[in-house]
Amino acid sequence: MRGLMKTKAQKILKVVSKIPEGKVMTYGEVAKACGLSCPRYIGFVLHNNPDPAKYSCHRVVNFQGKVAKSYAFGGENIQRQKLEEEGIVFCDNKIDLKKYSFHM
DNA sequence: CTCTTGACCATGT
DNA sequence: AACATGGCCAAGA
Repeated sequence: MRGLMKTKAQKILKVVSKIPEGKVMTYGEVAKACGLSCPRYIGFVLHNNPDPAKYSCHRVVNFQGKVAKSYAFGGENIQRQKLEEEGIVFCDNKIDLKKYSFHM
């Protein structure tokens, strides 16, 4: 039964990889986009991310507009730097979700 | 503002 | 093999 239905983890990764540059998505948005109801799972999947360079896990922020506390692929400072290079401006260690929020 | 609940899977015991 | 618990969180009470 698993053959026709990709795992939820794959779905999450797919959604995350579709976030355009200069935009971010919150964990809750990603979860709902995948039909999930467990935002915690997003973090779990991204932490088990097979290829962070492929999936834009750094474009996923928490609902406060801040980057994750524990960015496992180099440190949260790296995540922030990547976002800034995509044109996202940080203000007081936060980003303007109104400006950068992306939803499907 | 704090505490609890929610729902999913990988990992550890 | 089975059970318990944690994890880049969010929303509700």
